[in-house]
Amino acid sequence: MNATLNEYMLLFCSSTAGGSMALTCNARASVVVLSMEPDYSRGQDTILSRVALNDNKAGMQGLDKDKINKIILETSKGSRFYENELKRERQVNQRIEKMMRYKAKVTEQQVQKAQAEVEKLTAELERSRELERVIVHVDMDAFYAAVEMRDCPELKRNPMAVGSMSMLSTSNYLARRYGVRAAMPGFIAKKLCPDLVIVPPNFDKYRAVSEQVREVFADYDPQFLPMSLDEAYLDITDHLEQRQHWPESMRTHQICEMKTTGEMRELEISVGADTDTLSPVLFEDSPSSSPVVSGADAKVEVFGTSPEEAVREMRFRIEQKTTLTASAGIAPNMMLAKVCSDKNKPNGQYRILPERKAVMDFIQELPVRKVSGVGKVTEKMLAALGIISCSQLGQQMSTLSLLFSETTWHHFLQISLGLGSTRIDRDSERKSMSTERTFAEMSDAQEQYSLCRELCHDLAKDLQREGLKGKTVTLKLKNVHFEVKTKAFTLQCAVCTEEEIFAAAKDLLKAEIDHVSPLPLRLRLMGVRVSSFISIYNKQPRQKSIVGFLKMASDSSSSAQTSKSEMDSVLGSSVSSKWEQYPETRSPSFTGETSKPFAKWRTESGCASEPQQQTYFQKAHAKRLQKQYEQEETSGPYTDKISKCLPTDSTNSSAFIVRTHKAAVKTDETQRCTWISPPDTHEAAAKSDSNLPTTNPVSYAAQTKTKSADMLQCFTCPVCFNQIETKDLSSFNQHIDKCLCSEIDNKSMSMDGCPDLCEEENLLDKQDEEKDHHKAIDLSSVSRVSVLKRNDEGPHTSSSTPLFEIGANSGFRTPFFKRFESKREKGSLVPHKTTSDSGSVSFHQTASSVEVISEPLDMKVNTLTCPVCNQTQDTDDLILFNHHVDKCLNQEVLFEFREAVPPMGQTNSKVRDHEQYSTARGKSKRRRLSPPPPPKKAKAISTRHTIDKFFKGNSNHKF
DNA sequence: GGGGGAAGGATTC
DNA sequence: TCACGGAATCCTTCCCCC
Repeated sequence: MNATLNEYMLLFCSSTAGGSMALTCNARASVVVLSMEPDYSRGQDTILSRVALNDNKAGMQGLDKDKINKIILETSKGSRFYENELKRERQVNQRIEKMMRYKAKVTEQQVQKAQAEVEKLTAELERSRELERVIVHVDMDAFYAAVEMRDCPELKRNPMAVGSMSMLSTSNYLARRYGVRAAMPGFIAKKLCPDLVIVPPNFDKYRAVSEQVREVFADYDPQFLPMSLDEAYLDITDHLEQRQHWPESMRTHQICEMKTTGEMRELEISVGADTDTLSPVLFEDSPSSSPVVSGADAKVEVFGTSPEEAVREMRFRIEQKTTLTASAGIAPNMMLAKVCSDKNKPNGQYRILPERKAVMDFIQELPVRKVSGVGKVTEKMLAALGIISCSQLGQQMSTLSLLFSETTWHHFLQISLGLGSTRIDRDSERKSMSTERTFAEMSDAQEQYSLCRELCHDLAKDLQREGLKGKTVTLKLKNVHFEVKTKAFTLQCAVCTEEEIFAAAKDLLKAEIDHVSPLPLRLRLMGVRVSSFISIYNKQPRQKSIVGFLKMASDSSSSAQTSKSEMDSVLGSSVSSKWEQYPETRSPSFTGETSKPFAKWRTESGCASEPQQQTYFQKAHAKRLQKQYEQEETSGPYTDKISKCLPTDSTNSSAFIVRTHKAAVKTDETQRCTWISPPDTHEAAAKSDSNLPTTNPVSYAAQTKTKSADMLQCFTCPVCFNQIETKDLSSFNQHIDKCLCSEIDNKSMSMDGCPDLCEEENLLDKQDEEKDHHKAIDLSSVSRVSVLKRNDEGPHTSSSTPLFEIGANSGFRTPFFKRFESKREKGSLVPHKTTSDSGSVSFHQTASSVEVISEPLDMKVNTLTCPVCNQTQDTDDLILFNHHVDKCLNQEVLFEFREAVPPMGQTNSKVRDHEQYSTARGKSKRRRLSPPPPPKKAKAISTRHTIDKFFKGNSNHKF
């Protein structure tokens, strides 16, 4: 055995081209590795697996890898990047060697014990195997490149890529034949393919197309999970169930005529319009993208009711709408669906039947590298053990359980059994936010500080836009040798302003500059990240719950002995009863799981009436109804007519119908009946349905407002529950202000100072485990509000009625309102932020939550008086002011939960004690007075079974 | 020993 | 001719503190 590790590497690299040869070579290689000493001196001769072509991508099979790798190597060799990759490759090799040495020492007894454990877990996993859900992963084919080719058909004839000379984002299939792929530098791609056309990216355009695609997704799963602009997971189980009962007409789609290039371009300009064109053939080798037309003159295509047919229909509609093709995978879980979507790319689909045998057959020969989360390092480590396919993974589980951490081998086991998440986690929350920049070498310290500040400025803007504050500031530096270093510092308080972030970042930078002094710090990249966000989502449900606030008001206000029925008259009886039905939705410990009951509730109650849930099919219904209405328009409220027309299963359609008649507005129950819709979904819909006012809730909301502006209206005060007649929202606001003040006085609540926000967070966390917190948050949300009484006419009319409106000239805005905004977009279809044309802030009662229409964050005010402690604050910074109000409000909650509301003018001693305790100990990690709260996001609910997830847990293995 | 911060790394698009 | 991104998440390892 004189082979060297480099020979092993060569074997490995050439073997990964695939096929049966791979198994043979790697089997040999693993033996070789066991018995040799690595010879790193020859590392330069090695074809680096890190640098070599990764052909794990559609359209890249059967390439001359040796030739391509040779060009890549020649182009890269000697560069600093290459040298760094070489270094990292050696590190991985060392890890492998260490692993192999450990493996060599494993005893038979250990293996037997491990085998028993594996078998036990396997049995458990088998018992919990779920095959009922129909999960779909949809991936647009070469998305960016396809969009560019569509817009410039000449590109279709050339190998092209989107990106720059530094880095390519994607390439078309012609370019892939030359080995040009995403994540490859443009200059290397040019070496591989001198004729390559590199098109700079246009993300605005891709986003617009992505929105069109997502509109289609939403018709099959309103809560689909977008992973990026071009891919998403959907659970179409419910859709399929409904689909079984659909008449053929609902599954029939028109095939539109091919448009000329000029017409196509015109269509592209009107984003959101149905671009009814046949797809241009973007990929010569792709299967036919057009559906089978039944009959020579037929212009329609009828789709069936099976999962395959539903997904084919979805892809067909995407193609009709965007002229781009998508590929899809259908399987019982997310892991398999993802793999399947790649199987018949481009423009194809693949389904694994929901049977154990079908799953296991599919898994047998599947290379581990195809599984999402298995990257080049994991692949290489497994290959060293002779593991290439998932079946081999299963065969060696006992060994793997000894070599890898528990979470890692557990996940390996799941992969080998074809198991994955069957529930799509739609509620993951952002953990960090960062910005970084690569540049030509920068060695001047002043320049570096200046750049650092610039990055902090950009990051602060982003954080403030999302209403986030984090405690940990991390500085990322990459030197000219591509060595990356991160330095982090955790602050006592969460920060979000440029100054605060820079204060921490510049210290970290200074430490690095000092560290290499007197030599200059030679950088090529700098980044700043903020993480450890304060638990804003813990508070979210409390703030969302206007119900909670109203209940609080009814419980505590002596001036408002409001009964449940009265409250129901404001909110709608169905709402309060459903809140009781799902108490967890009001739980203070808000985890990602918590919102699921919301969705469940909406579905069950037929109140899936947020406009974003209006599907394509429902729009079609609405169109028909609108036509009917236009023909029959006589007297009586529009809604009445429409609701009579609606089939019982069409509550979603009916939900968008709004009264238009003044007479209706004047009636006692429907003073205001305005719909608020996420704009990006429905503005587009509105464009295509411009003749149908009822399908554009946003614009229609404005119409309704204007129409009724000069009318005397009756509002219900959310504090005293009296009916207030007024033409003018500001006078109503004044009334509510008064009520709130007396409310606060009644509570004898007093603050002579607000404790540090950090401490407040800790204490709040504690409370989160205990009780309902709606009070304080909602109290903050109703100053200067105009209450828009809920239309309580049942599911056919309303579940998203605006309840409150904060005037633009408010003395303050709700401190928490930013928290209602959507979480990190992540391409999320369902934006929660809506903007009022009047520059005001409105709360909108959806089925189980309150949405906020917010003003811009930079709204200027002159003086700010805290509505809780009534003290004028010496700041015009809304963020700082919000902190203050938050603190005051939370103090109130603290007092109430301790049943120790101090008399006016006294400070709560417990809070003080706590502060002193913490202060005395400094940066104590155990300063909680109570057991720690549950995790902000329950890990267990996470359903993304990627390698990221399964690396959880403590590892005792050190290689 | 365990919790948690810090640093580095793997992985994804 | 030169030239290898940006953002996010989660894992592992090390270390300190209680």
